[in-house]
Amino acid sequence: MTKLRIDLIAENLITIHPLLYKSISRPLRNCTSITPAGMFVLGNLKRHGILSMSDIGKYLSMPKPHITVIVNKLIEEGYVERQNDPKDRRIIHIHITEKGLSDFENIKQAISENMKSKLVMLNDEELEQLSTASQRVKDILISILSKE
Amino acid sequence: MTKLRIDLIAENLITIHPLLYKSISRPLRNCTSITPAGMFVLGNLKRHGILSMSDIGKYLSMPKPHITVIVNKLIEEGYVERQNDPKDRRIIHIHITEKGLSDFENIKQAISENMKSKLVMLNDEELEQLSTASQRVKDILISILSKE
DNA sequence: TATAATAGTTATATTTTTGTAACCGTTATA
DNA sequence: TATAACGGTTACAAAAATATAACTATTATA
Repeated sequence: MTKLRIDLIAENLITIHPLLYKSISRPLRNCTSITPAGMFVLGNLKRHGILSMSDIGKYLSMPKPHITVIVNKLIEEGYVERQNDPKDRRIIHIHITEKGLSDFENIKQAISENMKSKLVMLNDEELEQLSTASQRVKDILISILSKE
Repeated sequence: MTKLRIDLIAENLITIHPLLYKSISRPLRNCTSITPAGMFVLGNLKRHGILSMSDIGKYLSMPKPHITVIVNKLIEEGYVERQNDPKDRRIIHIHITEKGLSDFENIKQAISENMKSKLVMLNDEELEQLSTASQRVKDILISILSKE
């Protein structure tokens, strides 16, 4: 019973994934130079605040050398900054800049606009349902697979 | 009011997207040689049946040359096959093979197993909620942004 | 029938993503 | 204090995704 439910959840998420990829990651290229991976980093910085390089690697499940590349590019463009930890000088804290925050919001807004053209097909009840259901999926997914 | 609701939906989906990427696309590499894009193609073939190259391009929002590359690789590995259209010989229909279907199911099962280790943290009520909510998100997203 | 439009492929180049090994500096520990 | 462990970077290689132009074959249309 529980197994069936878990399979259904996996099935649903596997179906949702390419639809989001198509309507979020893909349109990104047309409105910003930030790569999808860069957006993921900014999103985590916004949600969690300052993060070390290793933390970012855990949140994204990516090896550290890749994180260095992504963060370097974000720094080049002024979206994040490095901060040394005075207590443990091995650790480097990454924090999002004002520009990073505002550009991130603008890009989300652009994606939202893009999505609006599809969402207008829905009536008020469906909109309400999608709003509630996506909120629930988001909250639960964050709670179980956010870190590591 | 409606605008606020649409913004909330976009915000939720943008947050969900990297979580799915991390728990679906990334673990794929460890259990199969099929690329994420290949999985997207197989998923659409399973849902919609036989599709032309152009149809696949629309469902994935990818340019046709890229589709050729993806499909060629799927053919090499025996997951899909080409079929000529006798009525319009420009059109090539792609259909999924038995092997494609069964491997696709196995991979979904593997992802489901992988996810199970996270989902066990949820109690029955949360599991029920996630199941219902993800179903609703899936159905509505398919209805509005499946094609083109 | 000449021309335009469609479906798909080939070729090419660039960017992004992925992965691994080796390395440096710092901190912890035996 | 010598050694191991940790946090991060550099360097390198390879696969995947992206984009565009040019091309073939076929069908539609004027």
